[in-house]
Amino acid sequence: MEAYQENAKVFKALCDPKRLAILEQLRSGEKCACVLQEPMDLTQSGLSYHMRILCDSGLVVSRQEGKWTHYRLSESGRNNAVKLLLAITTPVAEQGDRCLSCDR
Amino acid sequence: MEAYQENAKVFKALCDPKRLAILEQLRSGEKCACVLQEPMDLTQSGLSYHMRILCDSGLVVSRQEGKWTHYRLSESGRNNAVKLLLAITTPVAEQGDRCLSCDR
DNA sequence: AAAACATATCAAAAAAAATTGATTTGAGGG
DNA sequence: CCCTCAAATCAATTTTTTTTGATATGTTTT
Repeated sequence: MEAYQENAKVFKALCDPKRLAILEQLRSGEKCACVLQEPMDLTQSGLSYHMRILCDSGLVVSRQEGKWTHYRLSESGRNNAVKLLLAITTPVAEQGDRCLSCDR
Repeated sequence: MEAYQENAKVFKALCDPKRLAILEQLRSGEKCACVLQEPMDLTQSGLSYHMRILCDSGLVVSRQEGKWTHYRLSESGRNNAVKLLLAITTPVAEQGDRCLSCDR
């Protein structure tokens, strides 16, 4: 179950509406925390909490510049997520449509 | 925020370790509920709860056969999820690397 | 029609995640 | 240095999700 827990991390990052809204903002380019927070219903500490989850997932990377932190989408993070999604949801091989094990 | 909520649904399905374990079982072909439950640390009602979330997400489809319910991975569900993941995490266009808005 | 069975649903409890406000850390600027 | 500012962390609270046990629904078997 530990591997699943680890895999779940990327998707956990994606299953909160506020984090999806943050990602949408990042699609148009790198943004610093203060800019991200502005249009959103989030406190400073709330944004920081979500940014950490996004960074931990690998989907977002941060860059420090003086006292500002800038965030942007990570291409490799995206590719890994897609790979993982496919790995998890793609059948292993062509099989009969029917459940054979349950012949009771 | 409503659209994000709706999008989050697919990813919510993927962010629980037990549901990932269920998906893994389904990769090797259609299974009925009783078969899925067996190797997992889940009560009957617990499995039913998770199967509903997986089905609602579109990643899994179910087929009724007498008193048994059979579940399998959905190809279109998978494709939609990948499309959504890419849509959410891909930059809109090529832009400068730097955050221009935050020039304070 | 009654009994047995598979699964779904419900309500309550437990566990996990998100929010909030306060405090800390660390980088500049006077 | 001291002060200010951006962001991170912490502890307490609130909200959401998951689990559990009991009950309901619908199907097959006798």
